[in-house]
Amino acid sequence: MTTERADATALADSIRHAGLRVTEPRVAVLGVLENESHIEAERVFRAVLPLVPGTSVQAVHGILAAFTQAGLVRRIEPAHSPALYERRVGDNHHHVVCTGCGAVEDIDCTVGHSPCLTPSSSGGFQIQTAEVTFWGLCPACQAAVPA
Amino acid sequence: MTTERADATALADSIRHAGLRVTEPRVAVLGVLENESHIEAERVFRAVLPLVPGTSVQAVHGILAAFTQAGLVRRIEPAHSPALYERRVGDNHHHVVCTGCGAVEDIDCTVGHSPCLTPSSSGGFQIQTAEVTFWGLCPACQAAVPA
DNA sequence: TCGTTATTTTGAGTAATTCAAAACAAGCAC
DNA sequence: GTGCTTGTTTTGAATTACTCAAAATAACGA
Repeated sequence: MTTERADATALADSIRHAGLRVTEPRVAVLGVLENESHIEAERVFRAVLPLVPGTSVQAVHGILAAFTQAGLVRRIEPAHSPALYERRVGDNHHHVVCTGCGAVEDIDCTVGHSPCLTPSSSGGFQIQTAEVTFWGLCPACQAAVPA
Repeated sequence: MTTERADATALADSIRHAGLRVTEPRVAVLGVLENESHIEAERVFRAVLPLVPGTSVQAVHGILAAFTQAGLVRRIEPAHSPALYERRVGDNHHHVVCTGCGAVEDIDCTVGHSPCLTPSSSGGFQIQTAEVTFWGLCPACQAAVPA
């Protein structure tokens, strides 16, 4: 089966097309991001290390920063949590964060057009984007803390 | 003029009514927060230090944490910035952050009811609150980077 | 005024990241 | 294929923004 090979090639292509050089750690990082919807740098590092021994945490931070800048991944920073990286990019989706366990899920916010993204008064700001974070309890935490 | 005195008394009352003991550093911190709409702990510390010599940064953090928990102030954590504290509390307002200089302004979000706060699919989460952060250019930065 | 308990100081430690210099390697030119 | 240039990564250190804990101190009800 050439599946793994093909995957690596596809990842490499994504990286190349973003205008970045293809390196082992970069392919590994992007691979990890494909498998985890929202993941922090530290966990990316721990997942990459066995795949590409010798990789440093700093490199992972650098790679994630490069990917973010190149638009390959998106970085979100929910309060009380280190930055999370996600592969889903290019659409304007939002997030729910569990106040119990910190779990994060994507939210396709607001049916139809986005009324919420037009503040009633922008205070003279020229608004570029809006970011919505919902806070609540995930199913598991709802079960754990009943009523 | 008893203005300053009266102010201090009012601040002390707010603190007491929140169920907290009134201390010099606490009154000073709350006073600083009354004058700055969005301010970070470090700047609170620098503003308080001359008013109450000997105050420690840790104390300021502790005070802000106590105030936040008591509902006297609200803590926000915009990406790429340390936590900011604001006195305006009890209403569900949102924020614009300048992508140029980091300036923050309040936004009274969404005219009428809040359609934006109802995600189309909540992924099973029991949603408690929604937080909207707008990103854009403040008037000053618009002028500095024309077109 | 006293005593209890909250608060602050003092001193140290941590998490998440950033910076910088040197070693290394991708990928284009030849 | 080989070499070169320039982008990446390693290595080692530093920084920012807090948090933790023990001892000293001070608020405020009794």
